[in-house]
Amino acid sequence: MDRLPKLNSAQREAVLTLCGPLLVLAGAGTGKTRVITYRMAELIHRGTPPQRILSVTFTNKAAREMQERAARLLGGQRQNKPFIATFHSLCVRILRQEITVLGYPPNFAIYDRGDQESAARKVLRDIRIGEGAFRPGDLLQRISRWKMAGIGPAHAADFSECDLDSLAAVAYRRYQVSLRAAAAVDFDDLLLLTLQLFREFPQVLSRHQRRFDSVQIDEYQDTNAAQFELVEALVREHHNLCVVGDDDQSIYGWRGADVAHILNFQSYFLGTKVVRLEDNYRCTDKILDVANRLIKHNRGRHEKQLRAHKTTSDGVRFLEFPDEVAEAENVVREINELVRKRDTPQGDITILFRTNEQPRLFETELRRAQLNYVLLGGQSFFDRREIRDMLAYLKVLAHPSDEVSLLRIINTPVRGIGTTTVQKLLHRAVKEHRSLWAVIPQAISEAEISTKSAAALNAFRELLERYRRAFDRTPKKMAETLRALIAEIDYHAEIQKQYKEPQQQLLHWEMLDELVESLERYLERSASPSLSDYLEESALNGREEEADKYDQLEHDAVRLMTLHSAKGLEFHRVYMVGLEESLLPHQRSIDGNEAAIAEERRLAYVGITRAKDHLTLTRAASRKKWGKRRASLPSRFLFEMRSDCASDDKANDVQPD
DNA sequence: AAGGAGGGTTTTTTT
DNA sequence: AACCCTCCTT
Repeated sequence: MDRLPKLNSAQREAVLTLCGPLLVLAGAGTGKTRVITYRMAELIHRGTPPQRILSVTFTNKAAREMQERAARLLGGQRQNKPFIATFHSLCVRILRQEITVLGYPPNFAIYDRGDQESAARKVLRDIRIGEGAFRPGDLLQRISRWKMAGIGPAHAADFSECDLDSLAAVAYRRYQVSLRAAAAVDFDDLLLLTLQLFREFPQVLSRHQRRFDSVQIDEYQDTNAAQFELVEALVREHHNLCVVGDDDQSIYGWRGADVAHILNFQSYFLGTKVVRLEDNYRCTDKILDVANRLIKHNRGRHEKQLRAHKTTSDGVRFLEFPDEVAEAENVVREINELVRKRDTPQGDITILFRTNEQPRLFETELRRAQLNYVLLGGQSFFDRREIRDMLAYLKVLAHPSDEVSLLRIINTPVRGIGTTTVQKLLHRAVKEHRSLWAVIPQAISEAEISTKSAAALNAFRELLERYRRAFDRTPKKMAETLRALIAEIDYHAEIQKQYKEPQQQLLHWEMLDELVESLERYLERSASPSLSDYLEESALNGREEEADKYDQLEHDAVRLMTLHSAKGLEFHRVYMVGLEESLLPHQRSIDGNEAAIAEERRLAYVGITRAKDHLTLTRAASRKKWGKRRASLPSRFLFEMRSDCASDDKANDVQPD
């Protein structure tokens, strides 16, 4: 019996190369996920215990999908499943087990982006860097770049190239100190601290090296230095490493991803076998033509010959509208006709865009046309003020030392604990080297604080302790407890105060309901639920709460998402909107170097190759930004993908102003 | 301590 | 246009 019925010869070769380093250069739509799942099945078939196989994916969603595929292929209920995880969830697992040697408690909190920003703000205030020199975002970006390069706070100064870098290096150290004091870890720390463990504690490393016989990495083109070092450490003893990726789809350079890792894989791992997947089963020939013509304008790539297996007479369309409103109106009008008159399922249609500011108009139009839609990514559910507030309550309950969250809620809703009181508490906390939370009782008893404030503080402390006990004692009833907490602090009134329009109030009130529902869903799927486990999950999953929503709609909804979040997905009908200079390529990249433009080009390439059957590219001749209307030029990529590419070199020199 | 007015800034992309 | 911070008044 043929165990690999659905595979072509290249895929087969990749699946059957089970020992030593393997590089699979897989173009868009060539079935790389299938290769990885079949490979796991083959490994198991040849006797590798499933739990000794590690597959790393880029997103939690991809991990879940792969788990499902693997389960299907391996015949449903297996006791030991292969370990399929993202880098971040893999690192969390390792850290929970090992982190005490680094001086953190095993139940460390994980700071999400909002928390990071608050922490960065505080550090900047403490350092009192000149006004305007740094914004929290700038600082975090620098810190993140160091962390992704595997550089710890102690060495950052050595890698500083300008005065701002040196300042950032100082801030980095303080930032790390404050995280540690809060027993918290940020997203990048998950990788960096694991790396530190592996570097400094050989016995820890070898413990984890012995766990896996075979390691596979998906989307390898988006690996950063820290991730590379982690992988290299894990497979050092056996080099049974299979990486799958496409250098033309590397779109995370700004996050430290380095295409060099996939380009130099063969020289790093000697004896690497290379397999190319060049049969594209996803896109029509017309779509693939456009994509190929565009990407040819990039230099220094693994040249590939993607072969289309689907032909059509339906060409790629290029549309132009006077402004962004007309763009949205027309695209949605067309979608409406497709859905109502030609029975196109709404779930077949996807609108892709570069920035998160773009979808608003499309949302308005879709609502007006009474079409279902799901906005994936964008302003995340978890970024909304009311959600952040309530999550901060949960975080303080789960991790009392979490200062960022405590500061957020100590006077929200207002309860008479003003800035003066908070300042006194902070001062004492610093002086006594203790956490803000721990310092409250003494501050009250030593009469440092006015009677009125002291009473408010006491009530606040009593409230939290009471709920902490409730969450601890009956974890199964966490959703009800949360509901009670929301009622007791009267967050309803807070929303009424915050938003004037009754409709807005309703909307935000519903958001809170959704939070409770998300907690309920967690309770359903978790065997031994706990508050901190829920918080960890929502930090790691982040925006994917929205994906859940999409599943609930049973796929019958138009999807809106950024080009970045479309990576790895495919859709029947794609509208790629806003193909204009300063949007795609984005202004920030135009101001940057050639490499930045090349990455934008790859981003456009990713967008185009998401489309299976129909692709429409649109642009607006003018666009409003910050309240001002400005003319916008067609994206240079439009010219590139439509040119016949007679002279590649010339095309590379084109620099429209 | 709270709330409101006014002013300045902001939007790249995300695990 | 949305958000945040700061300052001012109560």
